[in-house]
Amino acid sequence: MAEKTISAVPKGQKSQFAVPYYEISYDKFFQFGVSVDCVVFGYHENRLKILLIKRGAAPFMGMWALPGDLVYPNENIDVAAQRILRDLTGIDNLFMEQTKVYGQVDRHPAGRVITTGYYSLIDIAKHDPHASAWADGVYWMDLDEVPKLAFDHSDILKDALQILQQRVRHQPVGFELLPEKFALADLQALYEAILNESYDKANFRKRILSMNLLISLKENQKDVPHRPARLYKFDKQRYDELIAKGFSFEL
Amino acid sequence: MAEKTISAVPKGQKSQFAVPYYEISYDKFFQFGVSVDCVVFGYHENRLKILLIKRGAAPFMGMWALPGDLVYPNENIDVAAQRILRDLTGIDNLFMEQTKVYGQVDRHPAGRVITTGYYSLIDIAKHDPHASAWADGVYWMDLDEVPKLAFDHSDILKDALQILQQRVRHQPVGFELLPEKFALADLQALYEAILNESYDKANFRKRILSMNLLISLKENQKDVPHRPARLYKFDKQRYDELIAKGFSFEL
DNA sequence: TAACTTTTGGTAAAAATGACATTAAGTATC
DNA sequence: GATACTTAATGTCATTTTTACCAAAAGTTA
Repeated sequence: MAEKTISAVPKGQKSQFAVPYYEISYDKFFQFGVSVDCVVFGYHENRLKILLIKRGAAPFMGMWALPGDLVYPNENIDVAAQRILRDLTGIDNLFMEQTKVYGQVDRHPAGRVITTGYYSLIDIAKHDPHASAWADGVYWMDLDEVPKLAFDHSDILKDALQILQQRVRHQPVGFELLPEKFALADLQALYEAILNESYDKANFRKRILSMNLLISLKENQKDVPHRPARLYKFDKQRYDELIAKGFSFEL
Repeated sequence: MAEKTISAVPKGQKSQFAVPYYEISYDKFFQFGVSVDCVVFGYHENRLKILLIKRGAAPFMGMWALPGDLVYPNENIDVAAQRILRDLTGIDNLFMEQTKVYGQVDRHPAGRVITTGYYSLIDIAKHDPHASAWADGVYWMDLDEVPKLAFDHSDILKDALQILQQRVRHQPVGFELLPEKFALADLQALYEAILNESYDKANFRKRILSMNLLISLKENQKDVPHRPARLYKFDKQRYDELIAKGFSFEL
């Protein structure tokens, strides 16, 4: 396989990369808008929730939508995602991960806007979106009550949920949705809510504990009308150690 | 949680979405370039390969890079990915899947370019990139001989490989890399190349066959200096049926 | 025909899973 | 303070799945 030419596009067509970069025609190709849409999952009382805003301006005025915004020309997109979530919840450095890119030509009526979905998990009790600058017009909605959303946000949500369900099986991301101290039954209820399946209590307990990822606290549940359960917290340090040794989390 | 306002950005900052869309300031936000970079995996003689081009123009002239191109303003990005791969291999409708978006401000010296990685799997014997318009300057390179690539392409490749390794465990994508008819040992060698692990031959065989996803042909290997193995082909239809019933492929 | 190589089918021990029973430890009621 | 009640926590056992390994079978080569 000998080298012949270095054209990066079919013959006869002009390449954007094959010309010196200062000759690139900005006007033709550099007219995209880029945005980020956040799928923020929360969990409260055995129910999986999602953070939505209600649109007050065209397009899609009055419809529910995912919180999102255009990315600034000098802003990294990961940073933009963090910014949006910070404005929404008042909290920095939240766990966020890309889901997919949505690049249909006609997905935004205002022009060509490429958007990237990000999903995030937060403990509702800990982070009240009302306390932030975005407070107004922001709601936690039960996942199975979500109506058709603006733009292609219904697709973005659907994909994000699927990715969450996959991740939660293979990475201990679920712990982000719980308070720092939790009972095993809480953890189980969380998994059941996300995956909607149900597990045998004793077996679930054994499986989780056998991974040695939880630290048993010397503290019990309070204010329950029955025997209180032991509280645990997630051992992040230990998890990182195990990962380094080739361990892989599974369900 | 009562509705109060509908502002989508922090107070005092102007929202892009909260104003009528015809007022959006195109000049400020709509100046991104969008591109697609393809990570095309191939497989030949027990080695995992990747399709690279050699850049012949600035920036990064002379360096190896992933095949990619800017997306046209009126082109869906999935379509752009297919276009690039078609120009490269002469083949339409190849299996392609997004990996991640790369949105660092300074990732492209020519301006703000957001790129999306796509990965793809092809049977090298079947699709010779030399037969296409891109023929020149396109090479299959052994995965462990890949040098540092132009732009952030080394990162894109690294991420794509990781995603491939994950997918191959949970979806029968690996078959895309093999000829239509193959022996079980070939399949095993492919998995071992992708995941770099090794499996017990007899057990691998049992596991794969127990899924009932392979059709045993009445045909054997040819031109091998020992007992020829039975050839199989992948039963796509059966796979779709099983998936519909909730089956999930695993390793 | 014999030696050789790889395929193919099989077996048995070990480990993981799943269903279910039992005991323990707290709260609530009288 | 005794008893009932509820859920936590532990334990057992049959079943299935995984893993390691052996041996026969079927072709090729000499």
